[in-house]
Amino acid sequence: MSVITRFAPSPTGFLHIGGARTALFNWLFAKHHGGEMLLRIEDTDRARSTDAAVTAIHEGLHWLGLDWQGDPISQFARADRHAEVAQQLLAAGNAYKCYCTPEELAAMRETAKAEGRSLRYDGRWRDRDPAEAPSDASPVIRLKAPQTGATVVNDLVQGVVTVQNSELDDMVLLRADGTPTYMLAVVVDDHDMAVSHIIRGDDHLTNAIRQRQIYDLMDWTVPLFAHIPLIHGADGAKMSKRHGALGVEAYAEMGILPAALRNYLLRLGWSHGDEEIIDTDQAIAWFDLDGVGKSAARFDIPRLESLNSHYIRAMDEGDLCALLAQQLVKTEGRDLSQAELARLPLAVNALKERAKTLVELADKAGFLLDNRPLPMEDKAAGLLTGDAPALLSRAHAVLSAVEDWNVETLTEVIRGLAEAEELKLGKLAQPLRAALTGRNSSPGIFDVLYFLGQPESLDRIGDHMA
RNA sequence: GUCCCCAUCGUCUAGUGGCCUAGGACGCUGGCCUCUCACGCCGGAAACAGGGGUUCGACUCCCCUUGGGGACGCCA
Repeated sequence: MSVITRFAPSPTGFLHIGGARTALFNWLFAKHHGGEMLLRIEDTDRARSTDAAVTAIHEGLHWLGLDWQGDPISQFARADRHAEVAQQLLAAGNAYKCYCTPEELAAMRETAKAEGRSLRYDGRWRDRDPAEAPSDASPVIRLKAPQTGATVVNDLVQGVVTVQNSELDDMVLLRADGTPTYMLAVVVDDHDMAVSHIIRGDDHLTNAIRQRQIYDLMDWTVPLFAHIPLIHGADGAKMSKRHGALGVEAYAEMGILPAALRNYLLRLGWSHGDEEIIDTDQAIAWFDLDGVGKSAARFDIPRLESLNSHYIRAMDEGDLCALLAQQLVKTEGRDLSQAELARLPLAVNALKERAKTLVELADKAGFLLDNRPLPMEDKAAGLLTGDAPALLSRAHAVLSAVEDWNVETLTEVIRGLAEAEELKLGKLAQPLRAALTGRNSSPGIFDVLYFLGQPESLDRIGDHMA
């Protein structure tokens, strides 16, 4: 059997982190089995669906590096087909018309709640004579679900889940206005799209039971279900758009790399022994449903950042430079000069050891920009007091004499000066660092001199000489 | 409230009856390295929710309790 999975978000907002993981699992599973992932937009709720959200979902998936087969399918566009299936069910006696008003239904729930029963429809139109139908109201169509026995789903993650049919009511298939409900639409679409594996959040687990009833009554092959545990927020509650979930673009904004987010999301709820760093090719090779855990996971930013710093360090130098330049342009709000751009490749390797995110990387690269007089952090200013200015004058003198501006020479010269002054290197390096970067921490001081070049270095030192 | 699902360090997890005096990772923390900050290296604290069974033997199987989550819409 060929593997076909689908990612089916509703376009009511950005691609949030939970959806991103669901998409990733679907994508990985399909790739692993040589199958394909389809994209279906569940836009049957016309009031809440927006084109902007559809675009955001596409962009989110692209950013994450996930693709899908063919054109995205609009669920709304298939409404006629859904209605057709409902009519088929009706004709076969497996569905019926229900004329209950919303008020009636609400009252039903109230009494059910008061009596401590589950909140379901009592099936009052199930066997009622159609002749009793009010002429002025249009009915909804409900599934004539089995009332005895039990419905079972053998979930690939959660195992066998059984619910007594007496616990389930006759769900609405077609609304009074003739549009399909989600329950009907998913089943029809998944069937028509030949989806073999439905991988989704386990908030759908109980839905799967009800959906199975439709498959059975239509005599359709039931796809395999895999309900993956939800991602919870730091407080342990379900993450949703209304509750703490951020869109993937928020992580892009924080300077998270797609590769890092993929790795992080993968390890949230899935494992392969003690493996932690798993790149995408490896993930495709290893991913399967038996590695998926059953319990919910909490979202943990420090962990994501740790992975991110790994991927930043592992990244191709040129690519990282491009990202750094891009980030700097964003934070500075201006284009970079040729001189500034030229310093980036020199410094990027030293900088990336110190950054957990692209934002941090750009921040730590700030001293490479031409912005004299340098903004001075308090701690750096403290390093420029006392005899520091005098020391900087002597450093300026020896550095002016340097003819071959490279790390090796600079090391010799600066160490030589420290020795001549009978100072520990730190006593000289710290004032230099402050003058050169405006900060009390930076890459190695010989590197910093080298990155900046002779003229700029001398100018910066000059700004703080006695 | 009813139904369904879940339960190992703070967090993500390994563990599928003896290999567990429970392993790894993030975070926290002591130290080394050192021109600062990182990186790196060495070390530390930190968990099987509780109670019953089953078994020669339970983190692993069963039951109950507790805790957490989810679903109960003419939303998806």
